[in-house]
Amino acid sequence: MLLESLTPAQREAVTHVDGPVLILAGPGSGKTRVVTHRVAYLVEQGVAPGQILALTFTNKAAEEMSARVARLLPGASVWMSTFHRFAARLLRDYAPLVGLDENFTIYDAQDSRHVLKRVLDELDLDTPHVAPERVAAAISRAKNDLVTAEEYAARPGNPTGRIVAKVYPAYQRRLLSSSAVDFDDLLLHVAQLLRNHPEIRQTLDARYRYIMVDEYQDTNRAQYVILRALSHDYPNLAATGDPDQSIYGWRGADLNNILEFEVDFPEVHIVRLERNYRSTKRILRVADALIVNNVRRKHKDLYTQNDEGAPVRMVAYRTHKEEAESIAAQIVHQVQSGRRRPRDFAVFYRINALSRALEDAFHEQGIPYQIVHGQEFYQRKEIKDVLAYAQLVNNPRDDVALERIINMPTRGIGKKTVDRLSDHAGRHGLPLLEAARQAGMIEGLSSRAAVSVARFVATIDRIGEVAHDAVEAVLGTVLSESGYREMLTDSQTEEDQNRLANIEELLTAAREFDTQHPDDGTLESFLEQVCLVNETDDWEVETDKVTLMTMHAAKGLEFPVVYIIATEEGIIPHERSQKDPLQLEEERRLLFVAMTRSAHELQLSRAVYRNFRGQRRRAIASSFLMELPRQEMEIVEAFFGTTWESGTDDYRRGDDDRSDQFGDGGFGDASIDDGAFDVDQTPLNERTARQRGGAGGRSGGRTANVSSTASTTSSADDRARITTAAALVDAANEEDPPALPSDKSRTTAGTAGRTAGTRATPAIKPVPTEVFVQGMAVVHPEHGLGKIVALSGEGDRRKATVAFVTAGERKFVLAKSPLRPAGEQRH
DNA sequence: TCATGACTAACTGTT
DNA sequence: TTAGTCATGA
Repeated sequence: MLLESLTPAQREAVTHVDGPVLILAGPGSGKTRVVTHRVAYLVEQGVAPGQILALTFTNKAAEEMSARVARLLPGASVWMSTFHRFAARLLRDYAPLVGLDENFTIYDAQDSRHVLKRVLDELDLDTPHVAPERVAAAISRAKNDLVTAEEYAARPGNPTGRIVAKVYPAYQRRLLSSSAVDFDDLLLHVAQLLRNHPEIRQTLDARYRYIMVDEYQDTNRAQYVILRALSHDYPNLAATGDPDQSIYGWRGADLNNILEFEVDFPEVHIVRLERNYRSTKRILRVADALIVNNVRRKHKDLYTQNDEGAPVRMVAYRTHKEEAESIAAQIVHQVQSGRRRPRDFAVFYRINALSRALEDAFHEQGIPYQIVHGQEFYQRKEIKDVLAYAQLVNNPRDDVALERIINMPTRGIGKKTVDRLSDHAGRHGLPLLEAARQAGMIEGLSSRAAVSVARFVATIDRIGEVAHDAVEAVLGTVLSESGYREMLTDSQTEEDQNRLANIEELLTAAREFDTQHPDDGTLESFLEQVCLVNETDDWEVETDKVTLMTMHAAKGLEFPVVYIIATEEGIIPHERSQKDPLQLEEERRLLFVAMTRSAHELQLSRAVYRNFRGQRRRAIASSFLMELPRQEMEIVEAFFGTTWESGTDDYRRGDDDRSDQFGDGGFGDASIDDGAFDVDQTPLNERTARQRGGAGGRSGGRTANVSSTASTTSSADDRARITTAAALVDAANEEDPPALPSDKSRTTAGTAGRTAGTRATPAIKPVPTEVFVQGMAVVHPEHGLGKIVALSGEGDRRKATVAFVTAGERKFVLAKSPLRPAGEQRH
């Protein structure tokens, strides 16, 4: 019955139990279905769930699969995770073998950049300015290719290579001495571990007898080696992939891994899934017309028995703002008409920076949305600061964490002082924290500085005392002991208030973690989780919101309606990929991936003017657009016959623009006709135009003055309709509070719903436990005035540590305590 | 020796 | 737009 719902080809893939299998799966061919069903099938056939390992590239994919497997196999615990998370877990067990402590820290890109810069500074290279980016990329690439620091040093190549050969080993030494790894190290260390310790390899190979890899075309050398090592004695490797969807070449993904699978596993069984169950015929034909332009590919026939469908829309807007507003308006319209729900829509873009205009437009029109952003939340300064305290406590050798927080909030410990500490540490081979302990003995350090440093060390030690408490309590202690909370509460700026809200959110995340891991919830595992998430963890399939994300993040997903914005030269294909034909092909694949996410409707759009680095610049249609079959498409120029009033417009900046754009008094063909668009005016976007016209004064002189000549009727009516629609969207969403971001410095859209309710409930007894928040002033009938230092637990079991002015620190079970907030809570 | 404010250069994608 | 650097004043 498990197999009933599958097609013959899918069934073939699912029921292939022993021996290697390669599943070549085109977009929309039911690949995820195959993987999840295969897991279920294996278990049904008697394979222990613990022997199955499913690896993906993104957390999102891993979660999606877990969820689906859980539906097929309630209760079974199959390990599904990203490569990196899997590697991190393994490394915890074998850390000493690769020169790390068990409690090693995982540095994110920012942290490792910091280390790299320090190394570059210290090495005193003769070349004055090497772009750290460049070096970082080279090191990362080397690691992905499994070239170690020593090996790299042995064979310097180009000029950058020469520098890298010096820097890489120093960088690596530094990481190890901090007992830290960067993302690439996770894979590198594991690959080496498996290579150098045959007995471990054997154990793990036997433990993970059935391995499944998703997106095999995106594996790099390190991942490949890990997979091979774990599939030696038990070569039950099931790889799924599609060469046409390889979009991570820049990260070392090696297409040969999939193209040569048959060479690596001669006895491989190959299954092809070429029938598409997702998209309309039209969408598929358009996408196919694009991808056939790639030279480096194996021909594949995609077909579908779905409907013909609507033509793919190709729209040229005047500005990025109109693009965003039009998309928002279209969504509102469709939701309002009852045809679709917000969750049916997705908007994809090549680079994250392009999301802003969309956010503004969605916000304005009251459309609930979620942004799937790489790491946003955990990259915020305040979050990283707070976590750095925890990291330092967890791993006292973590120099990056120490440098980050030693003067945050400011304690009068400046650069000079840190340099001296660093010197001392270097000379004696100590971690910075150890050096700081000896501050009193370091010459050249003023006594004032020494006192500050000693105070800092004491702070860390106090936090260290509670390191084994619940994570939320640890973070709470960080906030109060470090003075971080005080610093923010003292400040009146809105920015700092937002930071506080974000920190509150972090505490909520910690609380959730504590609840989920009542026994095994160590600080260390929390930090690991936090380091390896990207925000996609908060991408909830279930909620009813429009999804905004990069094309890369879109891989593996599908939506009824897809908008792809900014199909402009330099954006997609990205300017840095234009020169290299191979990279250009990857860009084409990327667009192909984006297009094939869509089931029913697809719109590609571009803007003639787009803000770029704060400046407005002209954009040319992407060359990819010219490869698309126009007979399958509806070509729209959403210019509404508007004209520009010369003199008031703002588009005139930018030196090379002047010549061609205003001669015709509007946006005639001369300035934009690049062959990709017909002049075919469709009032697709009338309402938006009017709305913009109506609100024209809003942005003051920065916006061009637009007078609409074509669409002048019933704008009031339309606006009313839009408002109503927005209200409907809100109403539809009521049970699930819409996470409408309030402004730019909001907490992230995806997580806003999680924010603790700090504003509820005036104090009537009994005081609900959620009223109490970190740092709050409280009154106790006996002990008097105090302040909440730390919180942990949930519901009735929620506990608070309170520091009283006179009575010292005490712990309470909130539900049973007579504590109440001090003074009236405003808000 | 630090903190602060002005200035400048950079900005792909993911773990 | 923003993070990071630099110069200046306390």
